[in-house]
Amino acid sequence: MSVSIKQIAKMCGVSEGTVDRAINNRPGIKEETKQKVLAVAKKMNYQPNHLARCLATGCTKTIGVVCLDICNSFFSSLINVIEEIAKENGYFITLIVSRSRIEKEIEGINYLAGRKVDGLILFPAVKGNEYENMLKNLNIPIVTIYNRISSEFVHIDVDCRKIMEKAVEFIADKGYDNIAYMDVGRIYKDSRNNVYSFKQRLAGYMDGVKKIGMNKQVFSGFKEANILEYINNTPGKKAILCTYDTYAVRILSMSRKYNIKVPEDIGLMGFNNMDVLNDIYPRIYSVDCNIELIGTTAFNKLYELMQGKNDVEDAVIDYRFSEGNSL
Amino acid sequence: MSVSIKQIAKMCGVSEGTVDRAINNRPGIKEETKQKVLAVAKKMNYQPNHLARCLATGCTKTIGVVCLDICNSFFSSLINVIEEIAKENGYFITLIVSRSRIEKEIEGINYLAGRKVDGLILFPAVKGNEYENMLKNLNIPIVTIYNRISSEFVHIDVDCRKIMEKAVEFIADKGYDNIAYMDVGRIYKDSRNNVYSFKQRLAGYMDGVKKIGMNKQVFSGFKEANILEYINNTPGKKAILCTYDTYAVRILSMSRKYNIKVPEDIGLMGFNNMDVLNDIYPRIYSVDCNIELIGTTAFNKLYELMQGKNDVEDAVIDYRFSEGNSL
DNA sequence: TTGAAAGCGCTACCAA
DNA sequence: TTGGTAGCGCTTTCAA
Repeated sequence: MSVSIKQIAKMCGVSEGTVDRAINNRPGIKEETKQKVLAVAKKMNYQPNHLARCLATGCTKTIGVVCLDICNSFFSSLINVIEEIAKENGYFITLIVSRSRIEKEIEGINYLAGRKVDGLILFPAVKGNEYENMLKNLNIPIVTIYNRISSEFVHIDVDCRKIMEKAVEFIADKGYDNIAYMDVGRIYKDSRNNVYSFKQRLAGYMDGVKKIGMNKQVFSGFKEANILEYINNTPGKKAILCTYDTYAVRILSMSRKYNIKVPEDIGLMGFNNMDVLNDIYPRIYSVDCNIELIGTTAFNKLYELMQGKNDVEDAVIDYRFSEGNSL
Repeated sequence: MSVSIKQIAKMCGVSEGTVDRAINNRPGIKEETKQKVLAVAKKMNYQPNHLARCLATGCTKTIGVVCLDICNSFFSSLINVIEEIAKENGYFITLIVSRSRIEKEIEGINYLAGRKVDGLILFPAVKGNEYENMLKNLNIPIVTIYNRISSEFVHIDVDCRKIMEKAVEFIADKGYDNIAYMDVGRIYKDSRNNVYSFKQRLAGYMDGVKKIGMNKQVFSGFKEANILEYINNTPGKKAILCTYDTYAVRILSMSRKYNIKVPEDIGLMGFNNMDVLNDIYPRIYSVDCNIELIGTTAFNKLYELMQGKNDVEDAVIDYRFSEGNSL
């Protein structure tokens, strides 16, 4: 199919080494020879075979990213950031989407390891000893984002627990007497599922209501009936803090259907500050997790690991509450 | 770092060929030998090096996908579909996100070609002879989605032009006297930008208004002042057909700010039927492009090309208007 | 049933 | 400044 260095060498009447010198502009070649080789290479439309190069050099200059879900704009934005900074540093990204499925994640990691990526950025959906051992046996630098695996792996994220605690206080400060929490449903069932991030957020909510001495109320997933009941039968000013924005958007949408006013009848706050919130009225309060910084930090930490540093530490990224008019 | 076939061979006191036979369970090996080799391989945590394998076999079993933007849920859903069906057929995906930037797309394509992907699914942001020649020189099967390049490349998509024409009729049938169109801005400037899809949609709108003898009015991008002016100064029932959903969502959001009622004061219709529309009230009418079918068809067509078929034809995917209450 | 060796395309080193 | 060659890890073919 495509021409190789060997063929170019033959056509030019020089050795493979010389062609290599010309093409990768390495030193030790006469300008004249170089130009001749380059001309032939161009004419023959020579395209280097990276597989062979990587095999020879032992480094691929690509990092693998295993993501939970790219339909979630929080993750997809993060991937954009990672891709950008990786590119600036001469690295390509190979993206695997696990869709939170255990087998897909493991299969994906093995795929990337087999392709000899130089490093791995993981959004883990899995946990457990077996999994950890597998990762360690890979002998590839790894950084995790979002869900933490264990202290054995460098982890980058905001402090979800602290944030949710603060969020409760933030809402209470606006005069709310009652703050419910909307958590995800089902996902906790399989003990191999890594639900670190959600658990932290829930724990933060618990910390918050305890701290200010408020009653706690937790919904598992979005169910209209439960929410209506809460809104109708809870005295005082009430709000729902959601474990992620999509729930808040849904509640807002539902409120229109039932002619419930936001924030008058129910206050809302989400988490992640998804792009779409900018396009929805009223603007839902949320938590801006500084995606830019999470992404660049993750890459930089991974870069350190790839350089052989071994005292790389976790990073906790700053957040801010994004303003809205849903509280 | 990791063990190779050669090392396993040495440890077992057999040849590399034998280890290969055991590991890839090829015929012509005694069960006993096989088990012995397998045991050692397992103990040593042997992981095959795919780069080497691909180099030797000349096929990577991975297809490259170059996407415009993964923050757009239309694209990210499509990628999920493609990934799924590829997986079912034993192929992996390597995803490159061009973010609609010409250089990034070209660089990404070259990267994938260098990694010897077996096929390419492109969402082109580029057009032109130079680009086409580059693609042809790659000698890799290519299928395009969304923006078409030319008849030289198998193309899969809905018929945007026809759809928009029908959309105009659809809206008019609901009693609207005036239908404006919101197109994208700027993007048309650089002549290398591939804006096939948007152009088709706009042309479809033009076809539609002409067909039913209605005045045309086109907005280039979202500008509050223009929209307000249109809403306030246009007699009769009026609507805005948007080239994609996000504009419709923004107009809806803006309408709340100015206390404009949807659909009473202004009707809205989008394109693509993004997931988030399900979470927004009122439900915005849109066009469901059957992402599932676009994705699987694209892969299947590519698969045919990879099998060496050369009379593979374009596919036009069916659509449907998704119901809402914004008209 | 097994071993030996060539070859995939490139890099890197040593010798000329 | 150049050529020659070993080697990266695997597959594949031929001979034993």
